Amino acid sequence: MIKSDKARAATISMVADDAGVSRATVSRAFSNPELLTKETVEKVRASAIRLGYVPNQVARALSTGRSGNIALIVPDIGNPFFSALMRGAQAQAYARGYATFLGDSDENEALEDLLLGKLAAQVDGFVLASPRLDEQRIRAHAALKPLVVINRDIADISRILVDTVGSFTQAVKHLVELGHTTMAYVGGPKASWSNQQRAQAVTSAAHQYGIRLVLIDAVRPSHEAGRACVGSLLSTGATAVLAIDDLVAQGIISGLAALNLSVPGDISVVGCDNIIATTMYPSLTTVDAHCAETGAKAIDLLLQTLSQQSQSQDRKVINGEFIARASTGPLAHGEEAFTRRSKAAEVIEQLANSK
Amino acid sequence: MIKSDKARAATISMVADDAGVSRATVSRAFSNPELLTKETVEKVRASAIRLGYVPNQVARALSTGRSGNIALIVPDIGNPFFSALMRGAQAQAYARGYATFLGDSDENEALEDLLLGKLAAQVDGFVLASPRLDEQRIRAHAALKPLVVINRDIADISRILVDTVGSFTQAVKHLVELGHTTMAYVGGPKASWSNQQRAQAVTSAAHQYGIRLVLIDAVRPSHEAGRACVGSLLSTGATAVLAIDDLVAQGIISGLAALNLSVPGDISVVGCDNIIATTMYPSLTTVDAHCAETGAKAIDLLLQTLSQQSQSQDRKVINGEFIARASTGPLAHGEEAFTRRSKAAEVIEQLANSK
DNA sequence: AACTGATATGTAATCGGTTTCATTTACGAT
DNA sequence: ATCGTAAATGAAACCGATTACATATCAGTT
Repeated sequence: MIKSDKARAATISMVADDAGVSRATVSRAFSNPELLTKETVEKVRASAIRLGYVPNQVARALSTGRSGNIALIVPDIGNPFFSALMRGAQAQAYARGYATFLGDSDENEALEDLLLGKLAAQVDGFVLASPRLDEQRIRAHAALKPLVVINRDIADISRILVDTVGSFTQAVKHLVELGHTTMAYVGGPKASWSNQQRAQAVTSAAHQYGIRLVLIDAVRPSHEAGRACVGSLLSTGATAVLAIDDLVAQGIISGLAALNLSVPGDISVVGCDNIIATTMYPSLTTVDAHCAETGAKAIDLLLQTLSQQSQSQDRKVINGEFIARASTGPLAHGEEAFTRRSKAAEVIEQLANSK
Repeated sequence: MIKSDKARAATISMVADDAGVSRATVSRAFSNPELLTKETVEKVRASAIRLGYVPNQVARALSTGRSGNIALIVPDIGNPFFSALMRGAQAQAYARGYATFLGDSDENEALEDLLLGKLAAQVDGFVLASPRLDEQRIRAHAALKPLVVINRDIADISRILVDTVGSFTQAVKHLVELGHTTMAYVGGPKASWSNQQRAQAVTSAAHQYGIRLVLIDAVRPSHEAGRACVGSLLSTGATAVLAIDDLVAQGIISGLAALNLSVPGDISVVGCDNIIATTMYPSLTTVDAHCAETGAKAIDLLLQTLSQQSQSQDRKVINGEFIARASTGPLAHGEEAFTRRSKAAEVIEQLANSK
């Protein structure tokens, strides 16, 4: 057995010797203190502190079959929606005594599958955020380890869903009331449940209000993707756009700014998640997805599943919340605005022709 | 010992019995097959497959002291600098066969210490990003487990530093050339090495160019903190401000916008990290800190330390890169600008008095 | 035929905890 | 005084691997 030249960490035996008790007593002082007298617990704790003893999770895991770890798998750490979610989840897991493995699937289905497999042995359960993986594979993993899915509605699997149907419907209504009659929805990954849900909500709301709607795809939900789709967006003639998330919305706004178009004067923009919305200028009309809360709730749900022997499956819904801010408004009229728009249209056309 | 209702996994003993060999032989068939005859390995492998045996990582870790895991500890997952760094680190760790624990210390020194202690047994090493912990404690942890520090210059500890001295000096020069003679530096956490380094760079550059400099503290590097310090910032009379990072810079810009002040017309702003800089309007003059690369390099350094028995300590420096964009420029003159500024000054004064 | 060294495998200790079961002690009831 | 019972603690088995050491086998030397 090769041991490094590092000083060895204090073990339960060292504490037992120091405190003059058996290893069993030390163990109980930490995991079942109510079995011991206050004095003994105190004595053991004091020795532990003196020696810098921390119970070894690996040994504990081997002995109990519980690792005290959970894994959190997200499609993109860099996306602030997921950072916020991770933050909420990690904090909650820590508060409940669990450590968190982090997996970034990079929006990649196969990588997601691999991560799930690799980590399975070391964790008590998984939280799988906005999985791109197909249902069958998710079911297979869920059969081996408790697993909670975020933003994917799979029967028989514990899941937590941020419902944005109502909020997106409300957003469309808001835009209609501002006088918009042609809108666009800029979507994200096909496999994203949230995307499907939002696209559908917008579509049926558009139908309901009798307005024209165009669907556009941004593939990956990012600032760049949002920026990149401004051309096709403008060519639709839409005066208002709903984006799958705040990042895409921000990209769209910056793409518009580059064409010297103003928000909301020339075009209104709605985002989703409320994660960078207040830091933007103009502040973004969006849907609050309660990201951190969602992360924390997912952990709660997972730990609840863990503590019960029976594997109940649960379906929790968190409702999004529409928040109107400064990025939506009535179309600006007047000569100045008109000039601005025709200039932008010209540029777009040139770009389209040069391809 | 409570076992879940999930199927129990096959163990080494079951395989040994099935194959008619000892447990040691089974172990060797997986970790040192060259010690056995081809026939034995074949026989054991066949039994393993028949029983669905996979070596238990936890037991292996306890026995060998190697877990195949590393931990990444950051002060704030929500800060995009750290998300970017995590993304780089996690990807690199995965590529080298390691799984990653994530710890968020929430800018809290004690929590950082706890996380380090709690995870120590489960990981082969740590990457500690921008630690707020005091040197002595960091040394104590490093004595137990290989540890690489990011952005903290501690002798005898492997570290990777993003050097921004040159870039901040260059930034000051850039501002001087634009005609600014009074500047402010808005700093972050006291314990942050990057903050100290940047403050010092700016201070000495200011000296060198003979301009007036005021230091302001934002405590936590966040959009809100940046926004909150706009009042004290303006009362200094500075016409250019360098922020500890992009978030604070963004907060400052949005605080200025709220006072109807324009960037760079009324005040120039420089950030650091280049993480949200291109998504902002105006695009932010900043220092590229090569975040993802820094994360990946930290992992490389850690794994290199792990593979060598001798614990060499290394000090790697990544140079920041000054990038001038649209948030810096000469002071706008003319009546309009003058009115704007005096109005803002009035508001500030009112706020100060009402306190 | 005895010896040597290499090769293949088994035995058992070990990693650092948890937990079952046994033992000791104290105390109130009979 | 004796018994029963509960509370506090210890002894030792156990979790599932790895590995130092011991042993057995076999080919090649002398």
